[in-house]
Amino acid sequence: MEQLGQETLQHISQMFKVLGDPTRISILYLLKERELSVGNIAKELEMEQSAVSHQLKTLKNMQLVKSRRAGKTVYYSQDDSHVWGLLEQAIEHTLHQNCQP
Amino acid sequence: MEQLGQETLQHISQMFKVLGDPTRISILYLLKERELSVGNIAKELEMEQSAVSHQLKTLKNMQLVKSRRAGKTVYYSQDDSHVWGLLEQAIEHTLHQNCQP
DNA sequence: AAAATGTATGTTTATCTGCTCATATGTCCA
DNA sequence: TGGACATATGAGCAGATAAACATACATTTT
Repeated sequence: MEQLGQETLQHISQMFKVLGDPTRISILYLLKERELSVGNIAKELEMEQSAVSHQLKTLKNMQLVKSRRAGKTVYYSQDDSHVWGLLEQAIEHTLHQNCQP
Repeated sequence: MEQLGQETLQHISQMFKVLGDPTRISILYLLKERELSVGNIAKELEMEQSAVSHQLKTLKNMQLVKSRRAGKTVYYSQDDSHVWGLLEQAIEHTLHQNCQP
């Protein structure tokens, strides 16, 4: 791994910061296999539509999700398969932690 | 990847949250190869000793670093090699992003 | 024991975050 | 066009956070 530049550092920490929220991880998780409308995401997470919309905007800014409009409905889906490497690694990390005495 | 439990979700997002700060990433980066005293970390990062100590506490709570006292000096070092997978993956992710038009 | 050195901790402050509420925008249909 | 539905956006608030500052604690040295 090369020397950590200031820009890289900012970008990395920003990425982790976006992932550092249960709601956003849940949304990414929901969108792992399928696309979902904003309303359906809100229903699944039992959250306000507005709150979900705000978080989707954050995720879209980081290019982790993309959207597609079909009539009144907007469908969101995953836009970055790489991020799943991070998530899966974090999940494994967590599970391994739990095994320790 | 199995279903995401509430505890796992909390733990994962907490881990990402801890990594979601430039200062903490810098500290982890400094401790990648060698151990360093609190004062030396502060000097390297040009930060207050107090600020560094607070962040080290956070990192220690997540068991990402460990400490060893030698006289008046406390040396910190990496305590979780797994986290480097996450960091390296995030770095690669960032670098790949930059290549896109 | 007292001073000096290195670290930890408590408090305060400014800033950031995530949510809710209200409202605007966009789309379809009668 | 007007109303209904789906989503987006802006304002405001409560809670979280990172750093600065002052000070307490721990260790060595004199």
